[in-house]
Amino acid sequence: MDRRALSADPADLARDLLGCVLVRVLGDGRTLAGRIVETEAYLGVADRACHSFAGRRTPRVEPMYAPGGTAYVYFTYGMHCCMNVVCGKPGEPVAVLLRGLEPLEGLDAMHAHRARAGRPILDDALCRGPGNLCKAFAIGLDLSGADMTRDARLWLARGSLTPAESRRVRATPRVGIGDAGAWTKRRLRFLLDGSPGVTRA
DNA sequence: ATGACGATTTACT
DNA sequence: GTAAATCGTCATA
Repeated sequence: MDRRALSADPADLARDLLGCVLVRVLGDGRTLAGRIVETEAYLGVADRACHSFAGRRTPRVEPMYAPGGTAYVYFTYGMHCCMNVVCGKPGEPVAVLLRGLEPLEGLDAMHAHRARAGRPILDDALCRGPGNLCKAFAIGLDLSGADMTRDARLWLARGSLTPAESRRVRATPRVGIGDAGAWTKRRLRFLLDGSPGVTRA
């Protein structure tokens, strides 16, 4: 997807990214791909749940101020990374968090990335959840700030929902944000109801 | 330098 | 349902 498409308003883009494909090319040339089925929009300086709330501009969030199509990856809970697609007008620190994918290509590598002692992981669960998605795709802090309209390691491909799927799109409040006042209730999470890649309660 | 806190996940009672 | 894991980041000093 190009700069123009990725410069849309976050709530619009969060909805429109459903059905699009996240593509990752590993260092060894292997390709991973997944279809986006769950997203959240973060609306910038006015949004209490957003990292750039009140104009906050630290080294971590700096990529949010970059042009649409920039990746913003952050580390949290001492063990997980989450990735966003920066969007909006130039300099506007808004973004869309990727929360769930349906694995399409490179399942072997995803399994290898997610592997841990104990139980096997179902294909459907490989990229379910923002932390799991990043783990499966080997997306770390090194990719924060990457320009996904140019970078050979990570980009977005256009995709669509079938008419039947479009009818299954839902909007709900965002997950995991603390008390963000009125922003807590805003329906800025978008998901394809029924998809195995969507997080459950 | 220090302390509190996560846009989470998993395991266990 | 509850709790633990685990550390980069940032505000405070």
